[in-house]
Amino acid sequence: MQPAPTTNDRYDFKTIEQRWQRRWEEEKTWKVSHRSDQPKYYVLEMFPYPSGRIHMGHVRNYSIGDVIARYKRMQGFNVLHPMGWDAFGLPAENAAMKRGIHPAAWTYDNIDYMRGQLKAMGLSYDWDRELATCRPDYYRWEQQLFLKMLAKGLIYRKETTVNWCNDCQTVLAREQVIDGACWRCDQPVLPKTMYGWFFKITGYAEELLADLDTLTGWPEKVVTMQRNWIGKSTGLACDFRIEDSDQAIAIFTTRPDTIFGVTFMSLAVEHPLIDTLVQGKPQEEAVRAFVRDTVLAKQRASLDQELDKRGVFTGSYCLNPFTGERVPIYVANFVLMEYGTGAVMAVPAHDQRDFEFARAYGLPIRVVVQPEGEPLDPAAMTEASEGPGVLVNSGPFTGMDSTEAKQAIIVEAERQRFGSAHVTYRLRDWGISRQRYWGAPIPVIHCDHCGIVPVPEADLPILLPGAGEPTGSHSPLHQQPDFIATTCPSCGRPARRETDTLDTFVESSWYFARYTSPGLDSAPIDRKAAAYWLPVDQYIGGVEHAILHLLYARFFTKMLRDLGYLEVDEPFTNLLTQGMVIKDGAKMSKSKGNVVDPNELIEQYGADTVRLFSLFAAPPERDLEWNAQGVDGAFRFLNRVYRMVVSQRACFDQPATVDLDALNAPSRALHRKTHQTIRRVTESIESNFHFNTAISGIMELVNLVAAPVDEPVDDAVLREALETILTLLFPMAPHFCEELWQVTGHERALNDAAWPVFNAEAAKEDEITIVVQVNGKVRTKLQVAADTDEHTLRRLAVAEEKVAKMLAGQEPKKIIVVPGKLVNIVV
RNA sequence: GCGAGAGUGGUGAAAUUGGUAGACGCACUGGACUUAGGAUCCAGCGGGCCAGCCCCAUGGGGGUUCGAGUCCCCCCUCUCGCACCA
Repeated sequence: MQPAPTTNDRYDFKTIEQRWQRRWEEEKTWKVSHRSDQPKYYVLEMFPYPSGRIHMGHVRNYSIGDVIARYKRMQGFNVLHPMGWDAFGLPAENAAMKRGIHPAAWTYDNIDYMRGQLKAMGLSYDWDRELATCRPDYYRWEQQLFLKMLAKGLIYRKETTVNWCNDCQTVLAREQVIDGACWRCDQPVLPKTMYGWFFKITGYAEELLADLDTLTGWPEKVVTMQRNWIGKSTGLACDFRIEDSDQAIAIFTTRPDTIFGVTFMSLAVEHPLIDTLVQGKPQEEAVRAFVRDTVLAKQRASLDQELDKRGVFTGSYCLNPFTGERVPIYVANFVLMEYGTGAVMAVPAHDQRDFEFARAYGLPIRVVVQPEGEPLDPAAMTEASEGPGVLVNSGPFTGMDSTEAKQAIIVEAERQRFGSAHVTYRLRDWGISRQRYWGAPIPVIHCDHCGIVPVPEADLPILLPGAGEPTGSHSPLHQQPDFIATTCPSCGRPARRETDTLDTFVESSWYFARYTSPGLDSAPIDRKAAAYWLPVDQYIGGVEHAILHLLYARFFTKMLRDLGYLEVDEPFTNLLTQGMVIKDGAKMSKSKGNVVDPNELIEQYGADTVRLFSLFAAPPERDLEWNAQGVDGAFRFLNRVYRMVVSQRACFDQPATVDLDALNAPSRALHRKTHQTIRRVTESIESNFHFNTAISGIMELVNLVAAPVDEPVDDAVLREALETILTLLFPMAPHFCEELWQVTGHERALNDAAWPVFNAEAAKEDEITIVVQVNGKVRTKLQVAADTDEHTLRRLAVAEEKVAKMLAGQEPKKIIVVPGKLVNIVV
């Protein structure tokens, strides 16, 4: 038994939290199996990168997930709630270089520390399913999946131009090039042509796009972002034959209706035909110089900066397939090689970029789509006319509506066999090669005789060399001769291992499936377990992963389905993108110096207070402004409940059977409020996880219990109210509630209790307030029985003194009665 | 430029989806109990004439309605994402 606290006492969170955490750990309270008759529920928070210590963003993310997990358990679900570590990546290598330790040592130390922090928060994970992507028992299965995908043609190797830092000897991601220089050593970044491995995500572009419509449990924002990222365009692919040559320039356009308005052709500086086109022409030197300068300028320019439209004539012409007209070919700095074909048919009258270019170089502007209203005069135009209209100067299509003409012109191009309907995506294949050490080695071998040979599955895993010993080398693999040297599995001759490692996004693309089969050592995924658990019912994480991670995970799910591992089309049924944690108006970050350390908070207030505050301060999808005094408030609330329960625990000697007929007024009011609170809290969680309003509902009930009363409240009613408070609050403040549950004499743990069900009859008000409005403005209020009929309400309202005064003897024009709510009298 | 979202007290936010605007909390003010209060309890707390359920008030302006924070139109501001995508 606890000593009765004096008013100065704070509840002893430290002892309480440690006691329950120890018990949960010993009893493996949240261990689950897919062999269950209960309905399943899979709740998952995006796993963390083991950077060193958890931050407030983690605290918020995992608090939200934990409340959902605990709530769903109490609702009778078999809940899968796992945790792991997204453990490969560059920070480990940087830290290793700086401190002279191995990336593996740094990573595992961080994992151990952070695991302790998560346990101190009392999060209800099935720790037996913990995984770390840098461990061979994870990445060996990723290597196996790689081989299966390679065999199925889902992975290929090609040569591309990458950003290369010579000092760091590695490829840089686009985000790591700052003003044309390496983010780490500030040396200029060079374009380098090299081979790399790619996932054929474009092969799934259409399905990835179409299935977005099924993701009704995702924020619209994220769906839209993915849709834009995939960027589907439909139009005409068409060839413009080069004059005096048997070659042609392939173009793609979404505006075939403007093809009669083409007055020049623009090529990207990287276009492969440029060499042929300028060879021996007087313009050759000028074009080559322009290409050189533009390539450099593009690199130097920051990514969000639009360059002035510039270009140069190649001296060559191509022919418009519809008119046979000669079209001068230019090389232009604004044409992207990565999109479409790298060649653009230029229609300056109806495309703003072409318009600017034409004006700069004195090229003709020909109107072929006349919008409604004033006829367009090319000489007077100040910008391109990009809207719809009626075709003019367009041969047989003249007079046609531009929308219809799009289709008609495609049909004609197909008939004459120089073009066809075509779909283009903005999405590009996913480059997964990294020239770094701390990642999963790509399991292939290069043989001079056999070419690229997959590593036989029996030889997996291809271990990361040196990761086992603390002093092992962590140079990039291409600098490790012992790793490279091998023999060809096919012909047995000396061969070289692939030295690229996989992009870390590959690991996070399937971890949610691996959680269903922890420790399985015969396959990456147990099909039965995956079929039971997947899809993830509720996924929770930051919106910063809206595109990359969430798109890759969707892509992987579809590949794994096609390989026979999974039975689902989509990995995450519902997605909650939680807002950032803000302090002093900015995201918490070391560089801004506004970080709040969760450890210190837990030390000072306990985990339950920290959880409660982060759930109470804002709804989960919104940014949360950190407020130290708000934390105090949450702590104060828990202390208040603690004192309340302990001081009134005598009521727990009574059974909680409420005899409605015997209740006095305050008892009836509390009984009613109790059931109203159950309803409100349940609905708040159920509809949109708005824990902030759920908690305020509980606070109201607590306030009512504490409110002074004329007559003593019935013990059974009091007990019901206190038990309800503890049960509803349990998912948010689990140690606290579990402790008080035990203190008040319960034998079974609150963790095993069922979520309370509200009694509609008990929640019903028997007397309600009716608002009386005159012309829509509140003038007075009526206290009436809840079941007062409309006629009576009308009579009572008109009889009110105040209303009578405003009526001044006139008949009301109209009286609107909303039963249970208000009466509005229109004068 | 395109797309998405958001503007409510001093402050974080509520508002059963068209029905009492500001629940709940923080801050603040006054009081009680105290050697003390940064503990606890009680009371107050959008603005105004503070006289009252009187008037004004949900970024601004119109509209629909008996009634609008909520629905429609126009405008302003902020945040996020994409961005020369042919």
